Amino acid sequence: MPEEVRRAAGLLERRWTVSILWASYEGASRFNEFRQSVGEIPPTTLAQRLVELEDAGLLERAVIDARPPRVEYRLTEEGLRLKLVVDALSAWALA
Amino acid sequence: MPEEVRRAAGLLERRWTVSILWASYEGASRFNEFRQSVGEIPPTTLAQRLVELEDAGLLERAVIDARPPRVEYRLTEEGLRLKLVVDALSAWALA
DNA sequence: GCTAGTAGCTACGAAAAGCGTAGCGCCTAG
DNA sequence: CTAGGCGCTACGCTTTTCGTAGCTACTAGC
Repeated sequence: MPEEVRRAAGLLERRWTVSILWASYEGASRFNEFRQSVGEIPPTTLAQRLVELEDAGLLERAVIDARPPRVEYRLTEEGLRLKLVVDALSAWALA
Repeated sequence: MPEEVRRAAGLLERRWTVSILWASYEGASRFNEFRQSVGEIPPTTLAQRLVELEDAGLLERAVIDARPPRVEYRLTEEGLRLKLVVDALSAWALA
């Protein structure tokens, strides 16, 4: 198994990651939107995952200087491309 | 997110699962084949995952009455269909 | 001003998951 | 009868995840 694939798998192999991606594909972009959309995820874990996904280049954290200021996590190209995987999983699960 | 998808994600969201599936797509079917093919996985974890994948209906455990007797974990239909997901992940990782 | 409320987290201790090493029971080949 | 492979399990430790609490910064309403 190629190293890159192992790294990619390592991302998914942590609890809630798939749900967080799903939420973002559904339009979630703010911390509390994720919380609500994902369900029972503890905020500690959500915070951790968001950092990981950002580090992996799937999400971008942006502090928006409005009032009140807010934080948005936006999908990158790469993050969007990963939707194919989530879709494949979803198709499998529903078949 | 539909309940079925959450359950499917729950399977992947455990360490080594993707690698184990990968190994089985490559032809691994015996305990020590998986160990070797996957790499540094501890036997405790491998044993656990194999039970989980069997419970989930992706693998079938068969004790083969030969001499010496051996144990094989064979992909089911469902397990094979999941290859599409692993392939999608792999394509993503390599792009 | 002065609460009350929302957003986006972090702190803390406990539970669960994963790990590393050792070794057992069963078998066969030499 | 010893040596070695197979398919695990036992044990104790580390890392991850969890649940609850609460903090800081800001604003809307009185």
